[in-house]
Amino acid sequence: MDGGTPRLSSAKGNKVAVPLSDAALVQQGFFDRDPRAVAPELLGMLLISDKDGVVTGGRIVETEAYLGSDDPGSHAATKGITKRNATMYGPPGHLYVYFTYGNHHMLNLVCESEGTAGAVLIRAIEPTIGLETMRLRRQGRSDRELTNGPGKLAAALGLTMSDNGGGLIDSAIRIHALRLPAGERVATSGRIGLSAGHELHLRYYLEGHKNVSKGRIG
DNA sequence: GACGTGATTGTA
DNA sequence: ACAATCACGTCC
Repeated sequence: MDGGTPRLSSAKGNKVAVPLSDAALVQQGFFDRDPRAVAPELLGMLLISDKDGVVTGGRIVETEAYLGSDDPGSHAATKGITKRNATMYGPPGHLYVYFTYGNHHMLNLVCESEGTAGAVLIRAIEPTIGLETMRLRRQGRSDRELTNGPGKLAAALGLTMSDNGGGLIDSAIRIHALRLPAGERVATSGRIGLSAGHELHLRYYLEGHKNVSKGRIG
């Protein structure tokens, strides 16, 4: 493949705070399996958004796995393919972005092979890259509250429905395979905000991390 | 702690 | 037709 060097030289108005060139890009095959395996492994990895050369991002600190028909909390729970959830049944490694509560976009990464539903919801990142841009997109919020929730994160990264269905090559999102530093631990819990399926412990987060969301389990 | 937002989907 | 939903911001 064409290597792990992201297009950062074109970034306008953003200082890249973290050296990225050594971190390999995560490939599509990484996502071609159970989201319960993918979700915890994404923790600590670097998520980069490049919207027309404006680069933002940071390390992933909180994720949730969503399954197919066996998961009452998933958009793919009872039905088959609908207009909204079609991306969840598509090829792995693509972005599933949806709009909810009339206000917020959510970023998921599709898992499992094409034809099988599954995804990982990115719930929080540690905002480090393109801070100036993220502050503008999240005006009036403290740095700590820039990306500590799924709707907040999507807003800070500039994601909209036009990003739904994009692949890891042609979309705005790239993921770099960073290792979890010694001392950081993965914890699990029930997922947040669900009326069903909360008994499944499919939320994964870095224990004690400052940028983990404050939502309630249920 | 409760409410408005308001697209999509499931239920009536 | 109507209520619920993988939140967030604001007001009480």
